[in-house]
Amino acid sequence: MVHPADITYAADTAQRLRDAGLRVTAPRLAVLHVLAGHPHSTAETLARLVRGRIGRVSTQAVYDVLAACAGAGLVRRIEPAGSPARFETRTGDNHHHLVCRSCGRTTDVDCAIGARPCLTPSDDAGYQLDEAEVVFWGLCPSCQPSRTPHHHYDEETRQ
Amino acid sequence: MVHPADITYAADTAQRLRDAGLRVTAPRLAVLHVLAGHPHSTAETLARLVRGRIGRVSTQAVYDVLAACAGAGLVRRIEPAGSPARFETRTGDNHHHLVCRSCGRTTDVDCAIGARPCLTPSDDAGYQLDEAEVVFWGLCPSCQPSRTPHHHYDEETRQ
DNA sequence: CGGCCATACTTGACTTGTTCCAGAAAAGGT
DNA sequence: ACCTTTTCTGGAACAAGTCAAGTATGGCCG
Repeated sequence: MVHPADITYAADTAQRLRDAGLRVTAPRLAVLHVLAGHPHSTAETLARLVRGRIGRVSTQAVYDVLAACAGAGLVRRIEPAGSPARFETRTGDNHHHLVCRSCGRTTDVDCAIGARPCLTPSDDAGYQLDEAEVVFWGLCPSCQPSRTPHHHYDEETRQ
Repeated sequence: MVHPADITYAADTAQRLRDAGLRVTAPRLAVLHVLAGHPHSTAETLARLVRGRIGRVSTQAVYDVLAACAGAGLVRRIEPAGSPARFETRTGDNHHHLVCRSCGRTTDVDCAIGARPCLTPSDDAGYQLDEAEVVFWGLCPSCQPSRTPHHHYDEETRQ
């Protein structure tokens, strides 16, 4: 059941881990792999998916992997209010998120103004800023009352 | 120890509670009062401050009060990543926050562009949006390495 | 190729922040 | 004053995440 593309992907991922100064281990490869296919997943969901791939992995290991990769800039951690932390592999492009108040579905959206312009509030109050996090709250197509759903929504990946 | 201004404030607060269709109770008045003086406080901090004012109040009551007032639009709940929920009485003006990565200090900042313009992402993906939440992450003046602190920072109120 | 050591993973207990529940108390309309 | 509805109390429960101690593993070095 190993697709050739998976091998390429794995080699690529391994290299990115090494470049980041991290050891290449089965849990790390697996977490990064499933995360690429299921962005905005929670640690718990990732743990379950990873176990489906490589068998027994402790929840703690998943947290450790995510923390290590987040520290190295390989994954980004987002924490929308009212939801456990979610993770994604898309980093460094300062993109933002649409979050559904009703079902929690999370969708990427490119930065409205372009390249890191959001980094300029009206008054920085002396803060040394490094990131602007933007979350647009609302109702996703499937959760709007008087509208028929247009997109399929996967409860698992919340996409 | 009751200052005349407090009575005025209390009467005003009571009226705002009634206008919102909520009953006027001592815990509610007290929570709203201390919250006005300590924005960005956590539920736990508020509970302690409220007890200092009116004596024994259960933690649960504080959560209930905050939930009721948040539902009525009297308080706003913010939940920065890595921190317990924080509350503020400034609502309805779509302002944003500067949050210090090091100490968690939170500072209000007016919406950069004006009146609710942030509500327009580059692509809304079919979402029906009602709020844009913006958090600027960085280091507050006191936490910047090669700088002397300019503002006093109260760990309690995080202001 | 084989051993060594820093790093990563496992296990299990523990914290923290928050919610649920059932019953007692109190607010406010009639 | 009374009654209904809402709120408050206290305690238990819960989910997400952290901590700590011991075991296993990756990758370098001889």
